[in-house]
Amino acid sequence: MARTAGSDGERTEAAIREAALGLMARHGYEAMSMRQLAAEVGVQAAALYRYFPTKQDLLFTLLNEHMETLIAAWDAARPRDNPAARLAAFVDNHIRFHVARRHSTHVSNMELRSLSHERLSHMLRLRTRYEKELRQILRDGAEDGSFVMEDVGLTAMAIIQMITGVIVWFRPGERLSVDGVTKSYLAMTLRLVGAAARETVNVPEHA
Amino acid sequence: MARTAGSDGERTEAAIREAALGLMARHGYEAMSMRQLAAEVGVQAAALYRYFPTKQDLLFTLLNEHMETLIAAWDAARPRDNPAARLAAFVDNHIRFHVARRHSTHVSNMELRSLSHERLSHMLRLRTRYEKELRQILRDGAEDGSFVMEDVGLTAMAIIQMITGVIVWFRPGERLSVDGVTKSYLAMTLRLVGAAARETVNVPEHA
DNA sequence: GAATGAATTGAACGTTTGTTTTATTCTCCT
DNA sequence: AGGAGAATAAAACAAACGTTCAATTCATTC
Repeated sequence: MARTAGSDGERTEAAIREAALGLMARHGYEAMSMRQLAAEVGVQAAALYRYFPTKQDLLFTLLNEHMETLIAAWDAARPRDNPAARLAAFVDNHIRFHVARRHSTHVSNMELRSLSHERLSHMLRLRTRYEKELRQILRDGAEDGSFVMEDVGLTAMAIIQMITGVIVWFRPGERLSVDGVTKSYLAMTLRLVGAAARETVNVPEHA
Repeated sequence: MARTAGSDGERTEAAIREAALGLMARHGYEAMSMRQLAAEVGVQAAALYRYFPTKQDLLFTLLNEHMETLIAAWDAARPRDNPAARLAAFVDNHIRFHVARRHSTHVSNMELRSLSHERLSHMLRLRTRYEKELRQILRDGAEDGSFVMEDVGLTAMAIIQMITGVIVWFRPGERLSVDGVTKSYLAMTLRLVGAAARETVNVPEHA
């Protein structure tokens, strides 16, 4: 046998991507075999190579797409406003984006090491570009006095680790809603940089 | 050939553990082959099976030891004090422990999924027991009014993600020292739960 | 110095791996 | 209706995998 009835390239490729994300998120890139992936898609292993020349190309495609989409989402959401509002927008965008893409987030956080050197550098460049956005917000806030912090780079890493970590434990539809979690993380982030305390505690001083 | 000159069981086992942690931290458990590990130790692959019956047993031994040691370290360091002091001790212990054990921390954070169901449950039980310590501190602080937070469980996860994330980017001996990083994270944690703000901002009110 | 047990080698086992090749069938366009 | 190209199957490849086994050498004790 060969081509099956109703087969379609676009649909197959989309199915491969989604199945790959699921399997990699669950078992890891190395633990996922091409045959296993093919079986999940409902296709023979050889068929995968019509869409992705190698297993690592498949991984790279998924990782790259995740990061490009994240940056694009932030570009679209980025407000021109004071540091506190921009920080709030950053946290909100970050959490909602990642919660909506648990699988690719998981893969992006765990499987970078399986890339070749060049591709790893490429991904790290994207990541750095994204992190720079947060650092700039923090720097602006530190300069105009709306934030309190010890070190901009360190604070940026702490915040990113904290808000990315949401997807490790959060399961939508359980005790907490996405909105509730986002709201709480936002409040924690603002307190973390000494912004919420200002508003909550100091406001009475102006009264 | 067979037994080599100067060979010693204890020394070999220790070398296997250390090499395995390094390789797993760098390339991942699945990507590390027993032959690669053996080569790193300077021994034939078959020799590994004198010390660990299977590859997964080796992984479990390392993960379990890491977690048991972490809990023991906290048991030894845990103070009887007010919530803020206990939280400070928790953060301090956590960061120093993990920075001193980058490799096993990395492996513990990434390779749980390669364990069998029973062993995974065992590790999760240990982790839960450890996390409960933090939750109790937070709960006490929330009750006596020294902390401000939206949700104890959520805050506990956020803090743990944040302070564990140190090892992702921190390299001792570069720009920042362990002491400096620990101090900064401590300050951020206290602000995060609204404890530092109290001291810094409200103290003047009592004057 | 012979005997005993601990430590290790070297070779082999059967699977599974990522990938390639070739042939076959479907779909679509004219 | 028929030809072209897209989509897949089936089988095969060498390499690498985790693991086992028997043989062999070192260290130690008597």
